[in-house]
Amino acid sequence: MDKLSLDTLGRHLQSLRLARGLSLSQLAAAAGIAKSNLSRLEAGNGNPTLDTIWRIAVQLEVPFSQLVEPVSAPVEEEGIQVRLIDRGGDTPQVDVYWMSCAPHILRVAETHTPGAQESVMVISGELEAGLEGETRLLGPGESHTFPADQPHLYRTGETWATLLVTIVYAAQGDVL
Amino acid sequence: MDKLSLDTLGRHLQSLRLARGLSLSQLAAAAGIAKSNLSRLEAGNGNPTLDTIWRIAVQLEVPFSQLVEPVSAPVEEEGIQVRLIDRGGDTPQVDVYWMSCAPHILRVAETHTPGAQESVMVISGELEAGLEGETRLLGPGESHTFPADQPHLYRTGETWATLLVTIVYAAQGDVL
DNA sequence: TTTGCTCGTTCGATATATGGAACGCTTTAT
DNA sequence: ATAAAGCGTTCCATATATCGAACGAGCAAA
Repeated sequence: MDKLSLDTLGRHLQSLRLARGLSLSQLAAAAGIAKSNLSRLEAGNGNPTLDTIWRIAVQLEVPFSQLVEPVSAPVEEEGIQVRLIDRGGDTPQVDVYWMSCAPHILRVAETHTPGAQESVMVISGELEAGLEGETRLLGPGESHTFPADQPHLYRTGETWATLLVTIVYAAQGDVL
Repeated sequence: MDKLSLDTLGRHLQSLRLARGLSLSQLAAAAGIAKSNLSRLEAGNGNPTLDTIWRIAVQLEVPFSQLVEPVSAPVEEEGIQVRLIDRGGDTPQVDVYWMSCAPHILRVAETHTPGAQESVMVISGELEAGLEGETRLLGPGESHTFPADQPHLYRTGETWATLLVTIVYAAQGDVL
């Protein structure tokens, strides 16, 4: 296995542990593993068992993929990057976009077909979005829905923001 | 570690392998592990090393959270296809999946981390989703949000359904 | 200072995950 | 029919992940 992955595992472990103010001994005890084991893992040596990873992940309260998979760094682009995820059929048509915004951008969206609704779900970072004058500040996991046929905007602050944008073209029913 | 998790790992492994038309021997050889090892893992016994899991995940071409975490498990029923769209960082972590369901499938999802919230946005088709006994019938552009740490289900009717599933792992803020 | 506590690391012993060679079974070819 | 090749499983030897104990360092209270 890639040695790099073990390194990242170690660094993730340590940073997550420190972020929670836990000592190595405390975490090891809480997880029910030997601290010698945890020590080696944080050092980047070792090749933990699923059982071990599981116990640690439970204690750190993270889905365990977070321990081993590299943090997705925002692509080095300027401005805004948009990707069409999927597009539904008719009645009503639904478009889903994945979107990544650099810090300090302001985007005033064009108006769409009358009756269209737009939903924004923030995946990571922070984003201000909504109708002009009625925007909301959204963090990860938060969402906002507004009419897409009126001028609306996206604005980022100090950080990158990744989000999903869903556009429903025929106004209908409840939307998120 | 939870024996249940090892079972699910085994079932995931086998279903993913079969879905790709690989024999156990082939996969083991391709991944560079002994087939005795893989055999034991699929049987639900054993406690694989991170190295082993990694090698298998690479060969199956799945982000390896798919092997162990419940949401993206097209296990028992075929006819469900799941793709990880994006994954946010910490505080809170947000996972976004694209999902396609065949007609007449019923999927009872396992529980995630306590406090997790799950949002379903239907892109096309129709889908019944929500907590057991509190499901809602959703059409294109409609969405539903419910706690993900309780048993919940997806059910399709006569048609295919395409949807987005967003999981927010740390309960926090409005998810309406 | 000394004592006592906790920290993270390192060491040897043990438990066990892995690899490799059998095995019996089924399928395909001769 | 027999042979040959592939399948998945089960055994044992070995590599190694884990454990528990001992260690030195840092810190606070006596």
